Amino acid sequence: MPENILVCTAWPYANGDLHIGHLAGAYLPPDIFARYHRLKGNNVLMVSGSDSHGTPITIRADAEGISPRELFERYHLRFLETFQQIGVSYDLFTHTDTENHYRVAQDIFTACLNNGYLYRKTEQQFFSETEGRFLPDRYIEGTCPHCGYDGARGDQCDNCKKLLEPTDLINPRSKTDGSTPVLRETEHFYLDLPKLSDQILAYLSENKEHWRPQVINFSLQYVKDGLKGRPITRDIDWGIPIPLEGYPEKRLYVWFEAVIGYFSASIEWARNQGRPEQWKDWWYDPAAKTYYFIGKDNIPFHTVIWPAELIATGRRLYEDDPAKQLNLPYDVPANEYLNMEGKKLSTSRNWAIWAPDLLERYDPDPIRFYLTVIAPETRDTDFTFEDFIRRNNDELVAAWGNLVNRVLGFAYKRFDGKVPPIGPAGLDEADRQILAEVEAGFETVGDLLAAVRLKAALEEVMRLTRAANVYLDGKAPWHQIKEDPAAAGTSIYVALRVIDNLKILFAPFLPFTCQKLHEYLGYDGQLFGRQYTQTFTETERTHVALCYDHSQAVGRWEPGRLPEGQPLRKPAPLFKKLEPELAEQEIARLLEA
RNA sequence: GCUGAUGUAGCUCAGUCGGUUAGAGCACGGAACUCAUAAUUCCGGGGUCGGUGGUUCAAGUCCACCCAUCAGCACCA
Repeated sequence: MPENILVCTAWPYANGDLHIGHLAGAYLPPDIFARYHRLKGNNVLMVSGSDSHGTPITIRADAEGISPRELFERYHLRFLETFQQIGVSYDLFTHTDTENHYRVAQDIFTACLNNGYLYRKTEQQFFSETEGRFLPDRYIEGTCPHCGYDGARGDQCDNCKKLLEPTDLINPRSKTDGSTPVLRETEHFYLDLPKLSDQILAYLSENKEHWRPQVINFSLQYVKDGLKGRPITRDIDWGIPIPLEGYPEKRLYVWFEAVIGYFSASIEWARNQGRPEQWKDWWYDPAAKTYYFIGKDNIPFHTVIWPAELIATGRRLYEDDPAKQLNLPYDVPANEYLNMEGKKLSTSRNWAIWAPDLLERYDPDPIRFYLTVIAPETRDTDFTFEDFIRRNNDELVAAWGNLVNRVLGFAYKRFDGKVPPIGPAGLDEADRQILAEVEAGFETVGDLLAAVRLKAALEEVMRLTRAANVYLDGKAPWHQIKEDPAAAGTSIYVALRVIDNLKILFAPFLPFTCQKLHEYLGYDGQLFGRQYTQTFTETERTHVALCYDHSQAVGRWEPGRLPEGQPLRKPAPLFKKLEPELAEQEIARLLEA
């Protein structure tokens, strides 16, 4: 029976382009995972969207003299472009500025309030009279009381690294206009995490054997250290209003509402499908599995705070059956960080490879291949252009691209452009063995993918690819064809069957070139569905979203039955070799940028 | 500073419950082959498993301490 698999990915903050760290850590892994499950015939729902709220967006919009909405929409559209180019196949990639998301976030707030998991607290906060708004800690500067450094931020001193309260600062001033802020009283809503602590601990303590050790250890420690209430409202005007009378100037704090996007986007997707209740297949079916792909900096928000919000909501919303409960995260396969040329990626220091830029110069599949090979699954890893080029040339092209090219080229030239028939002698031991070995890959590779061990899964496919090269060298059809053309035909038939199966095993990782191979082998149809953007109109606002239609996809996670005599299409190499000199050029580009 | 993770071959990384002589790919050396993008295949060299100490018949694996790197430490999300 098909499983219901919900694939959630971190909501990219829409104030800048995506870089390779985002792709390797949070966007490519879930896409590979989702594509596998779709091939497997499971019901996949993959959702996310742009995080459009928060102070950094308002600050940057102010600096550019445009509205926050204009700013985030610019980057939102660029995300859509990037995801289409590299093939991150969201069923729905929306954003948090939709009316739907507003409503769902407000309903969750209300449920938390009614269930007694919110409380109010008044405190003193710095207010900028010139800007007419409260200032977040990190937008206040002043002199550090510990070391005397003048550029200390309200949350931490960059010089002595001590953590600060903004009221600790000597001569505090606004970072944006240098004015002196004044203290003013303000009341905020807090999520009562201490009250939820036992329930969160219970959730984290059962059936977590499949979680990555760093994720579960960190989360348990986080809770055991003692949770404190967290404010979930802020005094800004950009964001989701509080659904209560008397708080017109307050908005839901981003961290509270952004994670709700997983839920609201599922609801939006169902409505877009014209089946408004279908989201319940993933959220209320206790057998459904929900996965959250994020970077390590985001762990507590997905393993502690999002479950806390769901529990505080009573684990039930838009559902009358009291027996039903909203699913808490089944797995949170958080990744570590990807460094570049030995140094941490940094937007402010412009030490990053931006996805739109990289995709201008390289094909998507080699990028997907390399970013999977070096994916930071268990530790920080390093992207270098030298390594990218070498792995492209010496692994992807040499082992897989060349295998495809030599087999297809030989078949096309020597067997009249058709899949040759099995000769009268039938299949021998070597033929049967390589076929069986590669067919077994559907289980071994599939198990690794299902366990989110994507690097190990790709490695296993590469191992099978090497085995196929060994088979081919053992048979040497270029010799056989001189003595016994029918035997050569058998070998080439077997080799074609093998690459036909490898095509599916590689497809979650390399969807674009596997589609090409599918066509060279003489098949019609698309292995995967179609990605497209669509504009949706609600009552007042419209938004553009990335969508995916799997209904016409023909790819199946099972051994193929390549018909003898099937006409092939004229083959061409799937991949290009890259000049080693490119590495120096790329580094020069980085340094001058 | 506190909490957690990571450290294994030249490079990138696997190593399950403690169990034979520590693995893979790439790179490197030699050979075979020529269908293929000089790709492929076979053979080979290469490691004090970050350090010190401990537990054990047995430690890459468990424990303690130390060193290095990374993350979190609650108003960035």
